[in-house]
Amino acid sequence: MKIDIHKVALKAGVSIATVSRALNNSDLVKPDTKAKIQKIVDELNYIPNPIARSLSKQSTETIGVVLPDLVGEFFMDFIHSIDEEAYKRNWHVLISSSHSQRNLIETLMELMGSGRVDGVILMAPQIQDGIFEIISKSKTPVILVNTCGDFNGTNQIKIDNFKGAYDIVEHLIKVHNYKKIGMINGPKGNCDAEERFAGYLSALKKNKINRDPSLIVNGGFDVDTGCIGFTTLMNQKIKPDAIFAANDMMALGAYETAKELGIKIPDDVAIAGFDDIYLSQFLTPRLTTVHVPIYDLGSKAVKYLLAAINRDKKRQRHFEVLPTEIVIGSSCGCKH
Amino acid sequence: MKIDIHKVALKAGVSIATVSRALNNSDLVKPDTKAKIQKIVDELNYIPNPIARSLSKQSTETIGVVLPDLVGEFFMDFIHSIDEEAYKRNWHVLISSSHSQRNLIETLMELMGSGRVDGVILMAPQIQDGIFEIISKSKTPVILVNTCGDFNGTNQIKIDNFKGAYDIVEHLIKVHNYKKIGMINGPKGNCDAEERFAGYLSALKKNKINRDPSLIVNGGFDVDTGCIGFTTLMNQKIKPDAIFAANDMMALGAYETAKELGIKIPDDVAIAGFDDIYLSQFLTPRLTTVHVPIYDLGSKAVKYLLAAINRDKKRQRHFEVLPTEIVIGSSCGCKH
DNA sequence: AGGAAAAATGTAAACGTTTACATTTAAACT
DNA sequence: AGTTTAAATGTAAACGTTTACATTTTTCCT
Repeated sequence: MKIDIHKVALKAGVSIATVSRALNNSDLVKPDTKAKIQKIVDELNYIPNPIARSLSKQSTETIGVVLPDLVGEFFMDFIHSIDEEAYKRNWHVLISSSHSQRNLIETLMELMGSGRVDGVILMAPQIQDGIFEIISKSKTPVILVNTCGDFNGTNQIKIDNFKGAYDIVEHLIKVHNYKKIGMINGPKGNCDAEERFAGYLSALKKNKINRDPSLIVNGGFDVDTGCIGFTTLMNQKIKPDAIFAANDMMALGAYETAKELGIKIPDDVAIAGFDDIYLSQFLTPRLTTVHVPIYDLGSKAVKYLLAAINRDKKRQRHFEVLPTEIVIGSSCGCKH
Repeated sequence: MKIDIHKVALKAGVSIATVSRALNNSDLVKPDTKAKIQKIVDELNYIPNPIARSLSKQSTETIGVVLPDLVGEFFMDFIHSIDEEAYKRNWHVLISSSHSQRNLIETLMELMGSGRVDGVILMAPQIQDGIFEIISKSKTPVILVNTCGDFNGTNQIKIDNFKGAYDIVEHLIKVHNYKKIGMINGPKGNCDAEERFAGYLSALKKNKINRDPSLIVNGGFDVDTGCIGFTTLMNQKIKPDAIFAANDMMALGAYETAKELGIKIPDDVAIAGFDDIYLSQFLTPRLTTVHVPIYDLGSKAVKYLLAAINRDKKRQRHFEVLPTEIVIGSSCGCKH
């Protein structure tokens, strides 16, 4: 038999209001009665129905997480950190990866309009036009993670793609004296990709190296396009002496292809990546890359989102860029 | 202004019951009115409140996923497949990784007792005493993923650890003629680990190789214990000619250590793993391992769970063991 | 046309809480 | 003791749906 608050009230000889108050730790209820009620609650093994509670309180204590269609350990860490942070506060996490671009908007709207969650963490490096409008119209607080640009008024948290790319390219230039630095770019329209590319260009400029269009190829952030990009670059008349891949997956593709073609890293060509995915430390030679504080990203996203949910009116906006840090391996030519 | 079913009803000139029925596609409502209502709904951008709906229908259309404290891409694929399968049916996914063993029970109970979800997928390779009791007492359907043993009456789905381990060890024996096959075991009490170990022993026995306790060391399914295990094994008077690591992470540890110690794989010692994690295909030499159909595991778990939720009474139990398959790399001594 | 049967709609009671407001009980004054 | 005030409890109305049951409207007979 399902037990509800009425049963508890009956057995405790009080009204349901008192039971409710006791369980919500209101100081309106006398310690004695509180104890008495608690005893009955334990006895009956009563758990208040969160759905009813949500309906009544108009809040679910749940945050929604919308992820892009990509998969990878990267996201697992992200989710894990979100979950952990939420758990500390007794909140719940509803996840939904969007299974396509079209779907992202739908997913988002459904989630925000519905009252199923009190706030949303939206990871969308490839933001679409409609999205910003949806967000700014909605009552539901949202925090944008790794989105390009500065959407006035919305909470955002992202990583410093520009600086990471700049630093690693400058490392290639200053420490190793490479002059012909190729780049395998990320997908068009992807914000992380664009910022990393900008960092690359800026480092070249600052160090008075002319940008050579033939040294820049497009990729899609996956292994395959890394292979293709690498092949393209190495088949040109002017071969690069170093290649910066916009993420580790593509760097991985470069490794694979290099192995096939008998090209030695870093002797024939140096390689650098971005993300510092778990795998990269196990490559031979260890990949030089840029570390991304993914764990921080998740836990801060939760903190800021909850803050936004609680503040409600006092709209104090959060905008933060988390620092990235280069990780020196041997793929750039450094020893050990 | 928040719009609810009453507003829609008012504007459409019908009662809320009719609106509700129209939206639930009941055939009790005349096509004309259905259309009229739909128009108003679109106009007002009305989204029925799922919380209220859940309360009324006593069902949330949400499944809970409880994961162990581990992280890794392995789980990301699992979650992704669950999410995808759920999404197809317009269901939602609430995840919570338990952050400790103690916590697993709490998490589970909270989730099951609360009505926040209609069913739970519990991934628990290291099942505790209390859990089975909780599950069998509860009304909420549960499907156990990768749990040891056969808990009578509960839905279970798992992978064929035994066969996978047996096959790969037999490969080492029959194809490569190794006689001294060491094993780096998984954590004590972990079901996957135990079954893999059993597969190892069985393969030895079947092929008339005596079990040598000095060739068996314990590990914890992580890289570090893989390193330690490998070192231990290779420092004995009788060195193994092949090592079966109970998962790829530990195999990875073995690779790392081998590199440090200048031991050549597979020439000095062959290595085999289990799981076929993404990373393993990029190791040099490519790791010989056992592929686990993680994607299937997730989507079938959802299917069976939903079936259980819908059937409700007609308790027809699901118990399935998904086949595993060995993946031949070069780490066992095979060419290419 | 008149009545029965079928189809469509409406009314109101769930679902299980929280909480504003009303009421009772206890404490603290004179 | 009799007021006034504060503390504790109770009553009932939300929260936004669904759905059993009651009622109205339409369709189909003869």
